[in-house]
Amino acid sequence: MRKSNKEAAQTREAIVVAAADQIRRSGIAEASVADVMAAAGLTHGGFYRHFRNKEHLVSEALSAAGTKTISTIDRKLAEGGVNAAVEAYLSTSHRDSTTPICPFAALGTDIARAGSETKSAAADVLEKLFAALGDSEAGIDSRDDAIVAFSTMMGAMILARITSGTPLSDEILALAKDHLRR
Amino acid sequence: MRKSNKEAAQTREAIVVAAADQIRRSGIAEASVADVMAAAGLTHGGFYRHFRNKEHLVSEALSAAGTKTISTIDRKLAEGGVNAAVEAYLSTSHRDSTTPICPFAALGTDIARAGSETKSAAADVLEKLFAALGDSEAGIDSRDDAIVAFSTMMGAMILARITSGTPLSDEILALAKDHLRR
DNA sequence: TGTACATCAGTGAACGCGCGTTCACTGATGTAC
DNA sequence: TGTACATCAGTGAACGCGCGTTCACTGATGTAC
Repeated sequence: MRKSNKEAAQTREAIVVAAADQIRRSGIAEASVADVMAAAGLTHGGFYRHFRNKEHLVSEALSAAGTKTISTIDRKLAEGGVNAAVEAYLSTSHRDSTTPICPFAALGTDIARAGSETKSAAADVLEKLFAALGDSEAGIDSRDDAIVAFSTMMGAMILARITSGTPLSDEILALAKDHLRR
Repeated sequence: MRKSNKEAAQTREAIVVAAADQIRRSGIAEASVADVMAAAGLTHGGFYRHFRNKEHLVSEALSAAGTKTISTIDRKLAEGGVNAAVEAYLSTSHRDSTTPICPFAALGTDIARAGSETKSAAADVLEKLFAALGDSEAGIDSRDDAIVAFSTMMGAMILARITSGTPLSDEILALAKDHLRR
């Protein structure tokens, strides 16, 4: 039963969103094609009507998640400047959440080992993220400072997630926040 | 053909070393028990004479890799202070290497999703690493500063590995080095 | 606008493969006397 | 110290399972006239 072009486009979008959720929750290797398709309300067989292979989907899901993260950062910067963006990123709710999380804090080392398509998509997102965070109007003074600040934020969030449930975890977040506060 | 207790202990040690290499190279999920055993010169069947299950091995391999990383940091601190340790950690050779790499830069987000045994081993290593790096004699002034500095170092290394092969990668390393230099 | 046919989104069974783990077996090592 | 027996390190086949991917099939949608 063929679907209309519009419906097919919506299906494709739903698969990307489901994949962005699953990989951030479980990791790239652990998120199976069948699981993602089921989460999108489909069976796995139709997957290859939309994507060449799993990596094709992963790279699109990463771009989608990254774009959402950037727009969240943009919004926080506009609302409350650098401090608000840092507070939100290094919050315990960001640490304890499974899904609408920064894809680099969720998947950083997975991406570093992934295929070139995935790494290339991640590099594009990072360039945009650094530009957004380094926007001198509401953000950090320069792109250079933004790169270092994001390294600290992402690094601290990964360490906080590793130590989650111990006092050290909260300590890491608090120290990184203090360090980045203006 | 039973082996002597001494030989068995050496075998166990060899499995841990092989696992530490494989997981840092390929990731936790991607390093199979059979691959690790083959790398140690054994067949996979004997694995369970030494370890309860794969996670038991992973947590030991992580401790071993972490301990080695800490002793490297200690050596660099003694030789050339904080700058030498930072230079070594954020070097392109550390980024481009596959094996004797910091396990947190190689596996950070894998560990954050791993089982409690693995996370607990990682937390122990982190506490020791912060103590070593924050040693006020040769190291960073305080444990608190060491925690933030290590977040930046590890974060920058992960981002440099994601963008490896692009100009951005070298840029990230250089900026983080500048930021941390005394 | 209506018709005839080609396209293709989605289904569900099937594929080959590698995974973690188990097990019967071996024979050298460890141990109790 | 020597002997008899229990232990167990390591082997290699086998297990059930889930993976990414392929494929024949369906029928509604798209398109050429």
